Amino acid sequence: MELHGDTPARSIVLRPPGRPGFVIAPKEPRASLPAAPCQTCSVRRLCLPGSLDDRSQPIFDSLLIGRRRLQKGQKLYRAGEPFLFLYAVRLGTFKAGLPLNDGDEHVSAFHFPGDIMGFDGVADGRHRTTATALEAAEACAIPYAQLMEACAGSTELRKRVAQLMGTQLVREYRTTQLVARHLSEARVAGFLLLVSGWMRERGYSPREFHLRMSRAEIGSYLGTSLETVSRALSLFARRGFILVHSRRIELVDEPGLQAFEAGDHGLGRAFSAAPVVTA
Amino acid sequence: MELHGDTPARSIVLRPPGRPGFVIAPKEPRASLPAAPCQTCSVRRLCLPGSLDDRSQPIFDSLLIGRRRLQKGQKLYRAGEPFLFLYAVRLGTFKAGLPLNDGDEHVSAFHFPGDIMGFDGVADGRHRTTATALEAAEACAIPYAQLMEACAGSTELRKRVAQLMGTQLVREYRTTQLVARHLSEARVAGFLLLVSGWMRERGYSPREFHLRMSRAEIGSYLGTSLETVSRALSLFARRGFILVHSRRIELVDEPGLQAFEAGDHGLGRAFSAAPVVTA
DNA sequence: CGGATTATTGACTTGCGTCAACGGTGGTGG
DNA sequence: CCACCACCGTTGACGCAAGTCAATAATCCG
Repeated sequence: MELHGDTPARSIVLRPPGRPGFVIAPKEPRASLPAAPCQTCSVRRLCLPGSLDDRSQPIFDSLLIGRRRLQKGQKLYRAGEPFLFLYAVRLGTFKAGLPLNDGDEHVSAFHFPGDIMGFDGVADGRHRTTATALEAAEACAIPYAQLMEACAGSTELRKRVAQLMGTQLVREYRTTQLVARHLSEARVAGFLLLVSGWMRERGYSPREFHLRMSRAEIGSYLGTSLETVSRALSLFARRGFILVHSRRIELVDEPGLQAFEAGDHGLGRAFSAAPVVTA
Repeated sequence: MELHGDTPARSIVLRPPGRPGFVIAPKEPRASLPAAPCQTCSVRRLCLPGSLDDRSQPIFDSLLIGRRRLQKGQKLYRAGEPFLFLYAVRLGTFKAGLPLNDGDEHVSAFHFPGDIMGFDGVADGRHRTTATALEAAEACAIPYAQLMEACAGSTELRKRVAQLMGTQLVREYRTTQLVARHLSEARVAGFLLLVSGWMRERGYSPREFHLRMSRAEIGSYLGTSLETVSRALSLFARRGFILVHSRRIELVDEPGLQAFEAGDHGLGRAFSAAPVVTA
């Protein structure tokens, strides 16, 4: 499950092994930022600034203390570390993993540009998940304490922060609902539709996209084995609902997938055009 | 799945069918409250007031606009309704259900005294879940807009609200992790331990408790059938890990359950005292 | 181009969902 | 207060879905 760890540490690490160039937690600042860093950001709409007005935006700008650039496999923070920063994903994809007793991790969420990561630390001041980059990525660090301070002065900002946490919570509800589905095909179909929606929200094609995560990570997220994920994808492809080229996915018949998600096996639906053999 | 609905409505209801005595959403006030209603509340610690100081508590007190008393099966709010209030559970148990396409619902959370319900509406101003009382219950209504206003003036309050949302989020992560476990016995064992923890937090006995929810509701929550839940409970009882009398549960061998949660089938563990026959 | 990682597919086995019947519990009304 | 009834929980039988093990194939690295 641990793929490209930048350190061999597996279990909960309260303080990451000291590697001077790569200190992770307490003092975050790295590359300094332009005066109004969000202005030119392509995912501004989705990110924390969202619809902040001209009064609130500068308040927020002053909080951004740096960006972090990560290679595939590097970690933004680890479960157990003190929670000091929220991170706005600027580029790339992340997974959030909840540690399991046996040293493995359960992938509990994926994060895309515009997402805010780190809310899992708000509860008690320690991160509960480990955030790992699935590809080259970039994230903006937002010091949480200062953000909360700034919330005193801006109704807009206050609303926005609450809204983002609420969104995370609802997303998680939906995830659980997906994982709770009985048939694994329904889970995989739902996952594809979920990813498609995330792509749409970000202005990418919802029909054709590149999965940044491995089958094993999808399986962990969905509560199935990686083989089952693979089989489900093959099945959908055979039925003509999708095209699969390794991690590149094209949705050909979205309603067909929706039928699968509903547990209909894609059979007997008016909109499922494929020949359909139960085999 | 719908057990004791107070109205026959099943799918998303934007405005509950008009029943003068039972209007649910927009104007909530009911029984008027004493001047400092939280002061004598037995679950104050866990609830929103938590550790609010003498300056912030009155601010919060002034927000509480009423309590609602519910019978078993009645609903606090429904998915799709406008989100105007958070609710603090004062008494009783609730389930939060996410509607499924087919009219059924997926139980996404259980709520106990001290819990704040309704955060699912923060994202976009509409409730995403339906909150149903599992027994006679009582909840305090907190107008969300006013709460957010009040947050401008109190750092304490701001922190507390964020903390509570964060706690909900982490809880949901844990739920998903539980549901994602492969073996259903691990899920049921984990559920019992979860409930035990909730009981402990509230000062009830963590060893002996009464499940307020049906096997079907547990099954929905865990993503298994009600029969499987029942079978798992019977198995644990046969192994001597628990005593089951319908909904009354006694944990006899907690480590044994933990082994099950870890997927060890309770076998070969030093602390599992039972005879253990694989049958 | 070569080695390592990741994905696919098959065969086997088991977990568990479904259907069905029975038994217990709790609530209601006579 | 007891009897009835509806609901809920338990248990068994059966068949399918999917987890596991294993071998091959494709892809991504350097």
